[in-house]
Amino acid sequence: MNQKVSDIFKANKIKNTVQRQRVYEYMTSCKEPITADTLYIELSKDKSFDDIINLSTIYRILELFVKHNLVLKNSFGNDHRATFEMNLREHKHHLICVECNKITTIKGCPLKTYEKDLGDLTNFKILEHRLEIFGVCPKCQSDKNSH
Amino acid sequence: MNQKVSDIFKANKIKNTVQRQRVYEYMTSCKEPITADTLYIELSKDKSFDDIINLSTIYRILELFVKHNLVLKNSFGNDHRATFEMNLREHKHHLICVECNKITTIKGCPLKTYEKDLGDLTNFKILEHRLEIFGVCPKCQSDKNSH
DNA sequence: ACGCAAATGCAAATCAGTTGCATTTGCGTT
DNA sequence: AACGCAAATGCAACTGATTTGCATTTGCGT
Repeated sequence: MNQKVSDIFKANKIKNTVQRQRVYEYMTSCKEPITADTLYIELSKDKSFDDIINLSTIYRILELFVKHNLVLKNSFGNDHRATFEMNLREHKHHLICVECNKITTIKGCPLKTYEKDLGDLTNFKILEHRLEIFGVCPKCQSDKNSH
Repeated sequence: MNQKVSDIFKANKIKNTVQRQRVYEYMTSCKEPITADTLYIELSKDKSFDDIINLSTIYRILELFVKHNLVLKNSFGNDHRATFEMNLREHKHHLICVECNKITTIKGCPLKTYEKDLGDLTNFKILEHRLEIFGVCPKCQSDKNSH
């Protein structure tokens, strides 16, 4: 059992279970957002545990982590499935390849001053924004050219 | 039969049917994005036609229009349902009130130069982006203060 | 007006996600 | 270290949105 993870659970009043440990640890190792069923498949591959975590348990754990702000939930582009990623508490955006659906995380943001101007203009209290940029990744560009 | 609409269909090689006319005309009258089943309900209310368009037909028509770029498909915030709106072929963004879910369309865009820089940096061929800004609209702000 | 490909209606299937309920597990208490 | 019970899990059945197969109907070129 990873001591650090159980401490995080304790701090959030989240009961410590094997399943939650496994989901948390796998999520931490992910560099990009992941869907619930991909997570299910990946965790099922791990032979160091005898049993497979039930998919509905994975959904329940992910929603719990989202509720505690440990994890962020999104959905991108054409893919209507939700994706999840650890909440690193940094402002970022996603660059999504329209061919292969690969998601690349972009740090930094060009919108700080724009939000202020927009708030002044519309009298909305601006809270946050979501920016997704769509394009074709280098790999898919070269795959296309070779046909 | 609206002559203008059938001309648009002809120009797009879309076979002219009563159902497609009705969907097209209703969509044109919408100021904000609409879901397939709201569209279904609204069209069903119209007593000037004897029959109700089947929901799966509505989905098929919407997808057809999306394929022809007459209509744009989105989905916002937590709502997992797809929304559709006429493609007015102008670049815009949406400002969504987190209290009442009202969607306000914003013309103009602060991201033109950013996209170029990002393409240079990542070697992606940047195609488009989606920016949604979340906040509290003036009405919901004053509703809150009066409690 | 005819014929046929394409569009529609309908019902059944699918896909992602959720829920009810019986069983199991973690954890505070003794 | 064992007990008890609320909370978590597994499983199967359900839901809501969307899609699909197929029989019937409709639009449009000839």
